[in-house]
Amino acid sequence: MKDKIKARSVPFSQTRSRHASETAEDYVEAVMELIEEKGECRVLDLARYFNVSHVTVSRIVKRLYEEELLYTQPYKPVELTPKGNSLAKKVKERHAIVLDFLLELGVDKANAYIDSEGIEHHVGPSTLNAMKRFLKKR
Amino acid sequence: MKDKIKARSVPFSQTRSRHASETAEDYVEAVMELIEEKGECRVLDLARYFNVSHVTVSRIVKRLYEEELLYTQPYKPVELTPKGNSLAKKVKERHAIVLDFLLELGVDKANAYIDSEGIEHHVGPSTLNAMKRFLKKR
DNA sequence: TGGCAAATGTAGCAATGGCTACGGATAGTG
DNA sequence: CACTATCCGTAGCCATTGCTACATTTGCCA
Repeated sequence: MKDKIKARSVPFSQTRSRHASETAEDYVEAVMELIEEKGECRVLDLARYFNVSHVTVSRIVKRLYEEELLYTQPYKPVELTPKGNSLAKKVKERHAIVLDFLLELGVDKANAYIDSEGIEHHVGPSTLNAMKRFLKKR
Repeated sequence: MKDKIKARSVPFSQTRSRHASETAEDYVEAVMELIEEKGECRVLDLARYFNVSHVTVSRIVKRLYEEELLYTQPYKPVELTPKGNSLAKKVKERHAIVLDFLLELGVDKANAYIDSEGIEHHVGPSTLNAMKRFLKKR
């Protein structure tokens, strides 16, 4: 007979598409921040932001354009569509909460910044609420 | 003049290699768990565990074999090398701490399980220590 | 032992995200 | 207006992680 393998409750939901979503979140968040900081967001701004080549950015921007998260035209700045704007707001909020949470937990600034970048994508609504409750109690 | 773009403190450290490391961590952890649960770990066990095809597992196992994390022979079970064993222990410990932490924070079991899977890879030593301190205070 | 079912492996395709090299567009400046 | 520097796009390469389809190996049972 063969033992059933404890299948994951849910996770490991196709690594590739999960990563693609994370990229989308990172990009809309970056676009929003860059526009706030300097008025517009160019491909090269994103390349410097993420420390990748402009080619990589260009391809990803094209994909997110097709997903209607970003709007852009050749040689023009990158902008957020309404859909992208709403996602960006959500992501920025979540990111800020995770960062505050780590700081309040006692993590030093440098590490809190770094870890919050990675962690934010994996914080579901339930965990996010728990973090909010924790922050309120202080 | 042109504004300097606030380059990320460090993160976004080449997404591809980062993802490859996460995969390695997930796999050695899974191999250790499967061996504990049923005595041996086959390719198909991993495929069921991660909900992917056996082909995907087979290729990744080959890569991790080359990285000396796993040991295997054609049509034989997958085992951990000493290097893989030590990584697996580290990952399992970290995973357990993150899970306990989320539960203690008030996240329900189902979501704590799911989120801990994603979060664990992004918890640096500093954040891990903060979580340990939090757990001790309870 | 023969044969079949299950487990693995291999071939080959797609999507994503890295890269370099090269060429075209834009914009600022003399 | 023309030039040049910067910005951006395209071509084409690699690695990783998905997949289906097909081939091979193993192991068990009649």
